[in-house]
Amino acid sequence: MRETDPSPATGALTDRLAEVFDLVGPLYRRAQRKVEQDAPLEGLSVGVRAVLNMLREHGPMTVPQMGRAQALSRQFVQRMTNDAAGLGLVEFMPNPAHKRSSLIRLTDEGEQAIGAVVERERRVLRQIGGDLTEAEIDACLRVLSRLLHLLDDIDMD
Amino acid sequence: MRETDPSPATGALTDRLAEVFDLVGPLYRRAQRKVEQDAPLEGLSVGVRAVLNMLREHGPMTVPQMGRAQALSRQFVQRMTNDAAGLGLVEFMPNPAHKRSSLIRLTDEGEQAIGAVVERERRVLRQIGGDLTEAEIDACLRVLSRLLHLLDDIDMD
DNA sequence: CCCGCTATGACAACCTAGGTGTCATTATGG
DNA sequence: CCATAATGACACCTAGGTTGTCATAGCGGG
Repeated sequence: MRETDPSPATGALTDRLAEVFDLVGPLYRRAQRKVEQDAPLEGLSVGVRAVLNMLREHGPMTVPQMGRAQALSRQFVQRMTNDAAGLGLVEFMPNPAHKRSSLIRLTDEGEQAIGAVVERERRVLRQIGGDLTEAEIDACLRVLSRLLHLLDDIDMD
Repeated sequence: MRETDPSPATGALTDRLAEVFDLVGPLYRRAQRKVEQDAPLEGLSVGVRAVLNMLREHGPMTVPQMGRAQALSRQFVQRMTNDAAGLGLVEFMPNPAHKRSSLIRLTDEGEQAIGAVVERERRVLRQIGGDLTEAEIDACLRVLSRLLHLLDDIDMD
């Protein structure tokens, strides 16, 4: 029944992984609320913030690329991008690779806006950073991206 | 400018923590979608699933307790609880501590329903458990609950 | 013992994140 | 050169989740 079970401890591991998911929910909600608390000062919705943040750390991207990167629908990202453009935070630049799908780039205002938001968030994060080791955070990142890719693959059943 | 900086490496750590949050978003969304895919078979909404899951691993609780535990509003949890009661998955039992606020307990059907859901999810999780060590998952849990508590405290500004 | 405070439950209104479905357009590659 | 796939735009919808309000009932202090 468990022919793919690589180790006897797998059951326990599975339990811990479930715990991880139990934490992700509340964490996501509180983080979102925190972002909402902060970002409105700049007039940014959570979605717009996400777009700006992606552009900030990845450089110019197309809308479909961003959707795939964040597991969001193309249309949703499009809307957020348009909102951001309406606010003058991003601009469209011609894409050498695809003539139809332009690259989205942060404007100077956008850079400044997302920079301010991220800086405020970093200031909050800094309060706890001290207690955690880099190794722990590293492990955490590995586990989370593992889970993420897993959920990517099992789209079909 | 950084007078509260405990260590020179804090900046790097903060960056990694930010990465954690960047993963939490997509992860939460995909997990939710996966749950939606599975749970509808049992007729459970995400909220009801959350309530059942809490009762499953924590035992009987009151509605306000559950709200606090999951960082959800009292009223929302109440609705989900009532839904669950309507489905016969939970029942109300008198609370010795508070006459007004009854304890919510899983019924046999509820136990079975959430058990089935959790089992299906475990089966999915088991696919990746092998690659991750217990120490990594442990570290991940520590980091996440750390972050969670941080966000708890900074409710006020 | 009573009175005010607070916690609870119920209900309603609302918000917004995010998805889906569709259509027109335009590349782009075979 | 044409078929197919990818993009953008728009409309509509779902549902997760909050907030606000009200009535009620415990409870704790005077």
